Amino acid sequence: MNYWLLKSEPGTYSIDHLRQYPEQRDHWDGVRNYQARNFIRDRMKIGELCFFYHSNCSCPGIVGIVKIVSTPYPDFTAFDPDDVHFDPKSQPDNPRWYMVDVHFQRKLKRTISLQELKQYRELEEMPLVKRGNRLSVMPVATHEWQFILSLESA
DNA sequence: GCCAACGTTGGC
DNA sequence: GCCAACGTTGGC
Repeated sequence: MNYWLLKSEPGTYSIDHLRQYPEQRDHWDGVRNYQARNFIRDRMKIGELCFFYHSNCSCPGIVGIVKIVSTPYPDFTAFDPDDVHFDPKSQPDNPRWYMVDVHFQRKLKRTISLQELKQYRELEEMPLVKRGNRLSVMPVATHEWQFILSLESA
């Protein structure tokens, strides 16, 4: 059982956007990085939990939890010339990019900011807190997951 | 809005 | 296969 962290820019797609979808469920499209793609395509499983992280905003940090509710499948937005995530190199018979469906679980009682996450030695191995990190999908170790949840009520 | 850090592209 | 140029990410 893996845990994950998913980044999204709240100006484009926040956790409240997901929450407003029918059944509070949506596909996680637009990942266009190979390392992130490999995590999705090769390792994500139905039922696994992910932190929802807001990036590139006034207070970057973890804001909630979502659950993976589909197996990985080709990201169809790559096939659509009118989509911002269109990639002509991805073809339906040989897809380059993958996604999963996620289901809103809950928001955290408070945003656990990047600034705070950087303070703890328990989390210093997370790619998220390392300098220059740009990975938008990353695994979270079980002890990191539990530690971060323990901060929620602190 | 700035800009450092990073991943990708493509000429050679 | 190298690496400079380029575009993007994302904190600040």
